[in-house]
Amino acid sequence: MTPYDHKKIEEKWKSHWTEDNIYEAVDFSDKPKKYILAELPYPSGSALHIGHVMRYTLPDVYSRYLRMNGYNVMFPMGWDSFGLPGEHFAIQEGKHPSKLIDETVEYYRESVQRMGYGVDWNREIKTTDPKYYKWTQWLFLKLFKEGLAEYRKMPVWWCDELKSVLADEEVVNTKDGIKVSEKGNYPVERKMFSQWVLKIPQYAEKLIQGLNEVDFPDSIRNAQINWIGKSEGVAIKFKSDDIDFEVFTTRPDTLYGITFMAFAPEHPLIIKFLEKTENKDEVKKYIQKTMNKSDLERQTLKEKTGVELKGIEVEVPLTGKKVPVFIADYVIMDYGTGILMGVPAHDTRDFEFADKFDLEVIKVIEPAIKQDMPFVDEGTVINSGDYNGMNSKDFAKKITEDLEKQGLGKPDVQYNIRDWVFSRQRYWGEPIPLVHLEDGSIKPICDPDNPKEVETYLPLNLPVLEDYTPTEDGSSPLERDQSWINTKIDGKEAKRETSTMPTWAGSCWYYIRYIDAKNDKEFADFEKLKYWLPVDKYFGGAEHTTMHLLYSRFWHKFLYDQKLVPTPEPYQWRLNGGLMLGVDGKKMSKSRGNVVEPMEVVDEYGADALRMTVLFLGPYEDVYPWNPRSITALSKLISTVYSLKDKISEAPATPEAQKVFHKMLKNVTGMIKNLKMNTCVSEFMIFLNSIKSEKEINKDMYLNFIKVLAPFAPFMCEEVWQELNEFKNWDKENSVHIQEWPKFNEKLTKDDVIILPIQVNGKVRSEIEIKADESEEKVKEMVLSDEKIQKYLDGKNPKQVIYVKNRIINIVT
RNA sequence: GCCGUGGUGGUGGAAUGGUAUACACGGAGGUCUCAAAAACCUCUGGGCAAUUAGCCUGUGUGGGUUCGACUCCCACCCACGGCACCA
Repeated sequence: MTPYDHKKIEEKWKSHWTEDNIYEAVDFSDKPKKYILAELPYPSGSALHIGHVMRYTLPDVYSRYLRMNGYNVMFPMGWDSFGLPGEHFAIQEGKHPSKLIDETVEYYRESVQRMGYGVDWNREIKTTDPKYYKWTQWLFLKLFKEGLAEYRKMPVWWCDELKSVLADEEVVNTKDGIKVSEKGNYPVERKMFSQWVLKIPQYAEKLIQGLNEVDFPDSIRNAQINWIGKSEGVAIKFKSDDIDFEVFTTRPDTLYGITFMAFAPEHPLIIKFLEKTENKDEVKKYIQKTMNKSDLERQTLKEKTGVELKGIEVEVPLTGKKVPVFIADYVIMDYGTGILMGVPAHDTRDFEFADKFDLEVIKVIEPAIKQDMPFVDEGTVINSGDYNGMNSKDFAKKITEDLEKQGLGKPDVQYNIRDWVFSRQRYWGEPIPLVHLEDGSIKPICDPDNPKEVETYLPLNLPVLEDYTPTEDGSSPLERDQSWINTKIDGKEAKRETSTMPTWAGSCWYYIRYIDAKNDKEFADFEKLKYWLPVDKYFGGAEHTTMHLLYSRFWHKFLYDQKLVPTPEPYQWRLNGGLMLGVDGKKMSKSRGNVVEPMEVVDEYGADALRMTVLFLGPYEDVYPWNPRSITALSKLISTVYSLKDKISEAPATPEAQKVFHKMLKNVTGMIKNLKMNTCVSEFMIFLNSIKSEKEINKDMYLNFIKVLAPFAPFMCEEVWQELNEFKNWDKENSVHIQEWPKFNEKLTKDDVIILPIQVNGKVRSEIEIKADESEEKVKEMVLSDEKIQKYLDGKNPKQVIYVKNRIINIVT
C-alpha cells in the first residue's frame, strides 16, 4: 500500500495539464457551448487567498462536469491588475507597480494552477497589458464619441486617506449615517473637481428592463433596481410672477394639499428670487451657513432647517392657490428639479418641516381607517374641488391627464442613479486618451472608427514614472511628467489628460476579450462573440452588485446599441458567492491573526482536500467560519479513495454495492446540475462508508466512481485513472477530465424491499417490510393486519387509508 | 421607513407536501496501547420511562389549509443584506 503523496502527484498533473492546455475551449465547435465565468482577481498579495478559493472551486467543478457531459466549455481566467489595490500593494512593498504586478500575476497564476482550476490558458488576459488596455481606451473613445463621457466641474467624493476621488458606488454609509470609502472605511468629503463622468443614467431604463431577460437572484435584481431608483410621476409647471419652474412629484393626487414650495439651497433660480425678496440678507446668510456646513454635519443632521423668501408667493396650477416659498436643506439639488412641492398632510418630511415653521396642513386624502397625520398611503380624495370622492390612485391618473391637457404638466420619470465618476488622479490606471487644447476644447487622440488612426495612436501607453505616489492636493501624478503631457494634435499645442481610469474600467469588458483574447485588429471578432455570448453562468461577489455587475451591463448595453456585441445582456445567469471567516467567526485580517492562507493548506493537505472542504461547507452563497477539523476529514476521504485502488478486482460487484453506486451516481448527477456540491460530497461519503470495508471492489465501478469524483478532486483522480488504465506515457486524450460522464442505471437505483412507515392519524406508529411496487390492496391488507396497528384501531374500521406508493401509508381513524 | 433574503441539534448543514435532523464536526463510551496519538466500533434533539419496548414533545412565535406541513396561506417577532431627507 502506497500512502497518498499529494505534493508529488499534484505537481505532476499540474504541469501536464498546463503544458498541454487540456481545458482548451474551441471556437465554433459543433458541441454546444457553455461559457462559465468567475470574476477575475486583482492581484494584490503573494497568492490567491481563501476568498478566491471559495469563489472559483464550485464554478470549476461545474465546468468540469459540463465538459465530461459533451459541452464545449470555456472557463477562462485573467488579472484585473490596474487600480488602487495593486498600487497600494506596490507602495507597501516599495516596488514599482509595473514590475511588481507582473511578479504578482505569476504567483497568482501559479496558485490558480495549484488549485487545479481547469482554465484555458490561451485566453488569459491582463488588464495592464497594453495590448489589452488599447481596447479599453478604444471603448472609452467610443463612449466619448457618442456623448456618453463628459468632462465636468462637479462636487465629488474625495477620500483624503486614499488620496483619490470615488464614485457614488464606492462610498457607503456607516451605521451612524456617516459616509466612508467602501475600500478601507476611510472618511470621505465633498470637493469640487473637474472630472470625467460616464452618463450611466441614460441607460437607467434599459438596465432595469434588461433584468427581465436574465436569470439573476431576487436579491441582486432588487439591489440593482433599488440602486437605479426609478420613480414615476409628473413634472408640474409652477409660476411666481415672471419666474417659471417645474417640480417633479410622484403624488400629483396631493396637489390640493400643497401649502408651501421648497428650493435646494444650491438652486440657481434663487438668485432671481433674491432680487425680490424682503429678507434678502437673512436668506443670503442662510444659504451661506448651509453651504459651509460640512458634509458630516449635513449627513447626521436630525432637524430640518430653512428660511422663508418673504414677500414671494407661488401659484399652484389648477387650484390657483398662492403658497409661500422656502429654501430648505432637506431638498436635494441633484434629484428632480431641486425643488419640491410641500404637502405636509401626506409626506412625513414635509410634515416635519411644516410643523417647525408652523405652516398650514391641508388634508386631501382620507384613509379608510383613521390614522394620525401625515398619511402617506392611498385613500379617498377630499378638499380637492370637483375631484372629491375619487380613490386617490385613480385621481393621480386623472389629474395627470387634466394637467397635460392644459399644458401644465406631463408624466415624468426620475432616477436616483447619478453619473459615474470615471477619472482618478492616480498613477496606476489606463490613461484617458484625450487632449486639452489651449482654447479649452477637448479632443480624442484618434477617431475610434478610423482603423488607421487606432493603429497609430492606440494604445496610449502609461509612462513609467519614478515617483508614482499620489499627490497631496489630489492632482494626478502624471502631471510630474511634462514631456508626456505636452503633445500636438493636428499641429496645435495640446496637453494630455492626466487622469487615469478607475479599477472598474478593465473589468467592464474582460468577459468579451476572453472570447478573442489575441485579436490585435479589433476588440473582439463579432462571429466569435455570436458563438460564445452570453455568459451562461457568472459567479462573483455580492460586493460588486451595484458596481462591476452594473457597470459592465451598462457598457454591454452601449456596445449592443453600437451593434458591436450580439446580445443585449452580457450575463444570462448570476450567483454571488459567500465568504470564509476566520476560525473565530470574524472577518479575516492580518491584525486579528485569523487569516487562512490557501497555499499553506495546499502544502499540508493538498488541493483536492481543500477543494472538497470548501464545497462541503454548504451552499455557495453563504458565509462560513473556517473549521480546521473539516480539512482533515476531507483529506482522509482523499486518502481513503486512493487506497481503495489496492482492492480492485475483476470480480463483479455485489448487488448491494451496485445499488449504492447507482444511487450515488443518480443523486450526484442531479445535484451537480443544481450546483449542490455540498450534498454531492455527502453522497460520496455515503458511498465510501458503504464499500470501504469490502475485501474486493469491482474495477469498472471504481473507475466510474473516479470519473464522478474527478471534477471535485482532479489530481488524485487523474493519478488513479492513469495508473489503473496502465497508461505509461502522458497523453492528454487519456486524461480522466475529458472522459465521458458515466450513466446510471435507473433500475439499479431502486430497492427491491422497502421498509414502509405506517402512520396512524399522521403519526408514525410502526413499519412493515414490503416488496417494491407491491399492489395497494396487498399493502393495505398487510398494514391493517399488523399487530401494533390493530392496537391503535381498537377493533374499529379506519375512516380512510392513504397509501403513497413505496413511501408511506397513513390510517385515519 | 422601504425593498430583499433567511430563522432546523452543541456546531456547519440535509430534507419533489410523506419516517425531520442525511453527511460531517464536536461530545460520551469502548477496542488497540505501558501510555498517548492515530485508526476502528457504539451512542449522541429534549423529556418521561427503561432488560425489551413504549409514550410525550420538537424546524423563530401564533393561527390556518391538509389524511399528513421545515415545506403552502395569513399575522407577528428576530437576524442578515441593499436603499434612504430621492419629493
